[in-house]
Amino acid sequence: MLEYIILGFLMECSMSGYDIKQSMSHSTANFFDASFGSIYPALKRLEEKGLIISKEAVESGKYKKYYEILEQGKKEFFSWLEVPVDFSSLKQEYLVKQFFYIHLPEEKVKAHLEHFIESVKDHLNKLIELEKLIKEHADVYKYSTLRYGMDFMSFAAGWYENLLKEISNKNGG
Amino acid sequence: MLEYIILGFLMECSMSGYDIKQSMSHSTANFFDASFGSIYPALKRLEEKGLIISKEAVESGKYKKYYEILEQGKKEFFSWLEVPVDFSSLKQEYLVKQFFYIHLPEEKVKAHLEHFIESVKDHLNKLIELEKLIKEHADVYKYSTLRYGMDFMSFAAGWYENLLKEISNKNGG
DNA sequence: TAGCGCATGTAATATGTTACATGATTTC
DNA sequence: GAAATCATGTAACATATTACATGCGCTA
Repeated sequence: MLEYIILGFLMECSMSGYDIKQSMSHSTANFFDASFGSIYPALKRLEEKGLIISKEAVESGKYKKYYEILEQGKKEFFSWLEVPVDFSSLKQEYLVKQFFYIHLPEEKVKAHLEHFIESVKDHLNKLIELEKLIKEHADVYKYSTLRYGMDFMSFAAGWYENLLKEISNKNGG
Repeated sequence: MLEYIILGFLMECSMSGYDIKQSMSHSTANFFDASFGSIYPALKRLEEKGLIISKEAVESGKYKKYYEILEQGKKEFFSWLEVPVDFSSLKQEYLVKQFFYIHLPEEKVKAHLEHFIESVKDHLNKLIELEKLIKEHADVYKYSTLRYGMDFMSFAAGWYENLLKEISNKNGG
């Protein structure tokens, strides 16, 4: 996922590895963060694949290596962004894509969000099924983690339904 | 974290690697899951460290390898469980520990939850600070991921405050 | 007898972090 | 001139997944 996030950042402007790390700290750190030890090798790989290109520069005495996204890189980025995501509490890829939705036409964003909401509801239904099975033999705390899961799914479904409404109202009626 | 979860499962009864995987699917899969490819090597490591011991058996023709937790394993488990966790949206260790809180005295659980709620509120405050910085130059979608973060933190704080109340009322007044 | 579910395990691969190494400039 | 910040990069390590290999018993 890191490589796509880097491509996403470079979609907006050319940046150095250091800049990307800074940007992450001020924007995606809440749901996705990476260390220099993964960012620099990722940039190297992306350049080897011909998705980005580097330009070395010296700015106020400091050596900096700026990366620019190439056409092939943009293509790669879109083919990733375009695919709707399912809910997953482990990898929060849905938030990562949401972060870059400005690059997707509004109709596609709406379709993505609708798909995602359905996926959250599916997840909720699975937890409801699970509850029936374990309700009796789970202790208070084990049961509480399940309740948390269900309450969180309800929260998320509601939150994204609201986001969908906001987007629709913005241009619609 | 996987090794502690395995110890946690073995705290309740002796199990095989296959059983552990099954149990996870029916309980922790919502916030933590592992594959056979990580469970079996983890069991091997735990036995090498002297934290668990295996017993081979043949049940209805099927070869099974049961693992039992040793005193040293219980010690390790408690020294992990005992440490209060901070909020992290990436690794949901808080839910993993919550799952095993039955092994902790109620007073410690309450202290843990209070610590956790504070940590969630700290996180929320950081996001509020961040909002001031980026509010103007972030697009709708980028801004929405931040709002999601804030709304989620509020939800989580409320949810855990409620859990704390429930626990207090159960035995208290 | 073919296929599926049970059951264990390894090897290749992916992905990331932490610590280290280097060296410049800015700030106190 | 010491310390912090800027800036890049590598090596060792941690942790996990996926795919594969093996073999038993049950069922159609």
